[in-house]
Amino acid sequence: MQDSTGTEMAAATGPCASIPADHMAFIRQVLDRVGDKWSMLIVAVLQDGPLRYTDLQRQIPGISQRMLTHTLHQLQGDGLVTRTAYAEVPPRVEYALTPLGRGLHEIVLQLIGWVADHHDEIRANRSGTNAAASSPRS
Amino acid sequence: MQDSTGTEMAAATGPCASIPADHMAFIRQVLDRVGDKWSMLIVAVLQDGPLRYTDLQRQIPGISQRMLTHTLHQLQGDGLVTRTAYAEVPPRVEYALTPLGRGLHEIVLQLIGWVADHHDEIRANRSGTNAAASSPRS
DNA sequence: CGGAATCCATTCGGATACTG
DNA sequence: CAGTATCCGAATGGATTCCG
Repeated sequence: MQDSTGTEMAAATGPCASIPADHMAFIRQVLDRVGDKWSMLIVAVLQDGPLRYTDLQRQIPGISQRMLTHTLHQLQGDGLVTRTAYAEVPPRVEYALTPLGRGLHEIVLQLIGWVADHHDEIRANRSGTNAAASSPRS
Repeated sequence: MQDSTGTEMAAATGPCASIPADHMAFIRQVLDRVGDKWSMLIVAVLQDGPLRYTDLQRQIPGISQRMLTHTLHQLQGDGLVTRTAYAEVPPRVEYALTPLGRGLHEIVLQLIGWVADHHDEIRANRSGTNAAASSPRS
């Protein structure tokens, strides 16, 4: 998918066409929801099917109940995951991706793929002091 | 190791591959960088070529100088954008995507595409009280 | 087991003012 | 123009405790 082969980016046909300011606002809203510390991780972990609350905790090391519950509620409110409670004892609750959530999941998958593909490259950049700035002229 | 009390994981015959915990940590790190309020937006806006500081401010309504500078520094540190200063008067500084940053940009593009494609669907979910939980039985 | 509630530290992020 | 610096409120997010 990523054909970063060659810079075929045209030289800005217009001064500032870029993104329709109409979408910009909504992109920000979605990013605000999904771009937090845990949402994408939960979506990613949910890929193989429904998971119970405690399973989610196990699969995502470092998350607290507060954040797990909170993020789950948000995702549920956005229609990305469903919550199904079984009136048993002991109680069992399962979370699963909605079709909409599965759509987002694909994006997340690609992000993960990209990270896995370039993680050493990024790490290299962080370590080495990048003295870039290619020959600026006055 | 606190194992699940009694509940045997027999059902996990294979589907629970999920994510290699090896990658999980790094995914979180990248998500922490890139998944903030502005990074992706900057990467998105930079798609058509280099932009100057004030142009970025104009293209991204609502961002403050503090956050623009801060995020730019982060992206630069991660090797996703380059900063080129021209010793002119008045001073001119241009920011552009690196090849690595362009790779991320493709992911962002897909996210934006997905948002544009489903934004009314998401909005509908937020408005309507989703009384989900499809008839759970014990 | 699956949460809700409270407490608290850290961070995010905007407004403003000042500099080269 | 392109930042830097400081102040401060708001939000994030972890630890702990308690409840159905």
